[in-house]
Amino acid sequence: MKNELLSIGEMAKINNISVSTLRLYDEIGLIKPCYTDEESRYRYYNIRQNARLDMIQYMKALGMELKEIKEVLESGDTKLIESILIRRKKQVKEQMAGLNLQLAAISRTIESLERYRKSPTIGTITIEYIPHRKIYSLPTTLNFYEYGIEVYENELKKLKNSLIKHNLPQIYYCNAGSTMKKESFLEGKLESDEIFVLVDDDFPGTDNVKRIESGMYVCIYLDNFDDEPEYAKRLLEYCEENNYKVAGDYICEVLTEFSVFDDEKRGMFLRLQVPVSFR
Amino acid sequence: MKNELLSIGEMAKINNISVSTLRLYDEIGLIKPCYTDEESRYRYYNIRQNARLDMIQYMKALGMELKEIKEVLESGDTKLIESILIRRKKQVKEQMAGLNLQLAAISRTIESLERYRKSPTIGTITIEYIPHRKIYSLPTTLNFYEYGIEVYENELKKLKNSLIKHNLPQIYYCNAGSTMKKESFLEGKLESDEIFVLVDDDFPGTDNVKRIESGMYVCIYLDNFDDEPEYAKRLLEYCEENNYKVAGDYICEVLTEFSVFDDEKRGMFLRLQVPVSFR
DNA sequence: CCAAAACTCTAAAGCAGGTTTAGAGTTTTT
DNA sequence: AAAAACTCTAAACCTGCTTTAGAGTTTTGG
Repeated sequence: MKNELLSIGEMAKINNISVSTLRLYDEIGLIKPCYTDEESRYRYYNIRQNARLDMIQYMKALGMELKEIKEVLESGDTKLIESILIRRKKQVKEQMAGLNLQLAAISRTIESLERYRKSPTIGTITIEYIPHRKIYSLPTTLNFYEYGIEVYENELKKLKNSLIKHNLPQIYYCNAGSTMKKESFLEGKLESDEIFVLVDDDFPGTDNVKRIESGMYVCIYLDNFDDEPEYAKRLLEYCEENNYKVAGDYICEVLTEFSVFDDEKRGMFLRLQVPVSFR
Repeated sequence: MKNELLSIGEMAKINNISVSTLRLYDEIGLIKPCYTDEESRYRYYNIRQNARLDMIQYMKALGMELKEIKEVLESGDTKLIESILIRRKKQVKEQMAGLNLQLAAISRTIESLERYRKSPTIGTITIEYIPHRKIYSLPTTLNFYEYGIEVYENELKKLKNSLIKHNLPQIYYCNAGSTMKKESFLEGKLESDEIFVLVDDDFPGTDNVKRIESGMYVCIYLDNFDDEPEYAKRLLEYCEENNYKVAGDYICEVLTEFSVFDDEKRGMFLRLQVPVSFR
């Protein structure tokens, strides 16, 4: 262990860093070799420089930017490190919160795709128990059944922008749906009432968040937005034929959406549903 | 709400995206305007294209890369989305684990800096209770007290590489320290025994992980690695003068390290300590 | 001592996922 | 018709590196 100089390769190896990274750090002035041969331009390091490199790597591991690290090393101000770290701490926490949401969304999406694969044939009518749900909703300003897809898209945009404006995670913008008043449904009129997205149970409560109660629902499955009127009619007929008493508002729920096949149409898998009561 | 075309600016606004991003997406073929004026090269979008853009933004929110999104949109294969999402899920979990470690390390560092500011003057001797600690340690192969800082740096590197080789988070590489056998200390000889880093209580247990018991320690503070021999001697003298019985191995602990002022020397704040027993 | 192998040099380009800018042309508004 | 607002392309910039090309330097082995 002599007091000898280390070539850039040796320095890189003992510090688990790449040669090019060391060259980069030299260039930006983070850590300069203690000696550079003027002729060959070869860089030579001293083993004592490890201290500084360790510090750099540690700060990097804390998530600091190279620029910040440089600043800290140049100023030698521990207050500065502290303020950067406090900021960084907040950042990391936010990032973790975001990742948690992302994870949940990924899981939901995977489930949704699985559900799609196992889904009943189009037109199937079922009677199922649906657990309670929480939705973020907005009343529709125009009846999109009357005006067509452009208006529907417009209402969707409003919903999305409302989420964004309230600083709510946009990641919920998926699994949208719409509701229609029980009365409209029973009269066979199609009048949109609200448009919504499903949110987690622990979604922060605001004015627009409400709960849809659990219960038995009569449902019909379809895969095309355009078919909704026809299938809603069938759903109503089925309820009437079987004497099911409609107990609440009608819901059109998007179970899976994959606008992947077509450039312009929403490829969907939908479940129309009405809660029913058994006397 | 006519069936009219949207300029790129309008499209951007209603989708909370920037104009340049839309141009980028056009360029890489993610979403192309439904009509481009051949003369002016102006891009025009249809509101129905929102469906695709929503899908893109949703996939992006799930953390998918643009390349992956493009692939999925082009293949129209839901299986592909699923496999990407499953991979991504694992990735996110790893990322969160990393962020958790990072957060802990940031907090430790902030504490350490705070401690530095409140630290007693150099040479102060204290008798304090120190809670139990967990360390990842390696026996030293050479007595660095004898050979000097180059050997110390070398032992440190070995410790670091051992952490890396065992695939353990490098972020612990901070707050290093060394131990010396009680016997060496009592004889006034400086013989390094082990070199270590402090780890969390829930650090995965391996061969190199051990626990240092809690207890009363006699401590002396200093700020320079070179002064250790002298201060260790003072510590020993103090114990003898006051009839404290040394009850275990000597520890040299780095409380704060900030190699920020000097290019080559480790700027440190150290606490030398020996456990003592009161008959 | 010389050739080959191993290493190092600089400069520039590439990655992701955009953003920014410059300079020119086009629509829309007044 | 002029002014304001918008849009176009092409290229540069951002971070934190990595990769490549092509040339030069040290070390190793025989």
